[in-house]
Amino acid sequence: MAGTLRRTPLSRDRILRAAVALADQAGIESLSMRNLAQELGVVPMALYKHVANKDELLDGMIDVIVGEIDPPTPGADWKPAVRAGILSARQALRRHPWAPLAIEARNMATPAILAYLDSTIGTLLAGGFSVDLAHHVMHALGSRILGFSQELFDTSRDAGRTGASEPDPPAPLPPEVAARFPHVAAIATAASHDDASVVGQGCDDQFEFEFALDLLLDGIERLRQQGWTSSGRPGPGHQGG
Amino acid sequence: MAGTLRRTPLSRDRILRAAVALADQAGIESLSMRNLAQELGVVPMALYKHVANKDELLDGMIDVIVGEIDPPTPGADWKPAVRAGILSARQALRRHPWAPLAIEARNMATPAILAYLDSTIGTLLAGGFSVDLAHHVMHALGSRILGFSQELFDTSRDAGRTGASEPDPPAPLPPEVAARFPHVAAIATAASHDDASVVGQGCDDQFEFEFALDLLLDGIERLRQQGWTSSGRPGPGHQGG
DNA sequence: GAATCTAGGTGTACGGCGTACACCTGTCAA
DNA sequence: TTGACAGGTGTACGCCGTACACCTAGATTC
Repeated sequence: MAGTLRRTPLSRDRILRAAVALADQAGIESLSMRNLAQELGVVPMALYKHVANKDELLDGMIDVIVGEIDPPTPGADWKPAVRAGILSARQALRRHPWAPLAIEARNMATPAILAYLDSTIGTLLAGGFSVDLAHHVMHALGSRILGFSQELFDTSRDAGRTGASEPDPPAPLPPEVAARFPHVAAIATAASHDDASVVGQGCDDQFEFEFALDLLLDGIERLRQQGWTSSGRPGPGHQGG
Repeated sequence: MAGTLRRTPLSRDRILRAAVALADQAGIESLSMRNLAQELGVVPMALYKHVANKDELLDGMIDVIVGEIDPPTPGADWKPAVRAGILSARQALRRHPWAPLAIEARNMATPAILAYLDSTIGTLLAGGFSVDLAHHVMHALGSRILGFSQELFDTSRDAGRTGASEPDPPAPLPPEVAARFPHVAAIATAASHDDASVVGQGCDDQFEFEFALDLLLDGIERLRQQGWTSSGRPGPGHQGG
């Protein structure tokens, strides 16, 4: 029969790639097993021959993305190395706005994530960090180490929802809100006119990310130089007043 | 008719409280309009006379929790004031393990969140921060300002899943993982024996949270003292090598 | 070549979800 | 008495994830 054209057969890898693409362009909320199957020209249950269930699908998608990150090159100075790794992670994740939430929702140590963390820790240890300090540093960097700062109001989250990719205008905070929360208003309005390079947009995500990152890295470097130890440490102070 | 005992009537507030309680004890994933209605002895559609839809329900739940945070007391020294506010936020959120993800999933400026942010910003401005620096600081603190650090692996996320609240033992990282990721293993094992106060548990969440928080606050204080300005600033450096 | 195995795609069906919409009922104002 | 209206009800629709039985084509074995 001439009509039985066999499309390239399914495979776990093909499924994961299609899933990532679908989430990218249609939003994670419209990634269903059914939609994904249709995209692949296949019946929904066919997917289950390659992934155990939807959670495992999500884990796989995460690994695909994390695999795109190039880890810090060992041997170099720890600070620029870690910094570059984190910025690379950020760039990888920015292509997939749904990823941060997905990663957090399934707080799982997938192999790809572990590999990335391991190489980062390795860079720290090679840079003269004690195991203890390296541990705390990893916590301090938190999710930033994977390239997302988990802003409270993350505008990039909505991307891909509509398909169109206009960065949607500033939405300059309604006056009754400004009246009730004057300090918020002060910051919001200051940010929008101050900087020539950030016309229109509320603020420059990349700048804010690097600001916080460098704040941490600088503090960390200071602790390292001081030979930080957890007892009697001269590091971040616990004092109350 | 004696049989028509009228239970206390529904109200938006009663619904929100019941929803929070249900999410606390059964996990956010089993908070459905149907379950919630049953909990309240009412038919599912009854809820829609008080909340527009499930998203609005979630927003309301978030506001209930954020409302429990006591904001930094103005007038005091900015650093201990902000620190205390953030630790209070952390404590409030720790009672509701589902809250961080819910807050991030619906990146919305609810009134309660705005109020909290506003008072925090106010404290900064009163403490001598420029509007610009205050802005960057808020970004740098990120979600930490609401009391969660968004760890990559957040053990508290699972709480309430089973109903029992044993803190479930360390789960000491299977040997094949340890072999493949030696640096991760080094940190994981070091953390578990090193500190007498943290027996069994991998590491002390509270300590890590405060470590990162103080790292940031100390760096911020340094910038403030130097009279940080966005151009030609002596703050966190952008240098690559 | 025929029988058998098996990997992988199919079809049907179930229970759960959010919620639109029409409906009923008790309360209270006019 | 009437009528409006706030608020609880019942039914139904379309979506979801996925269990389970089935089919089918190619490989394996004799």
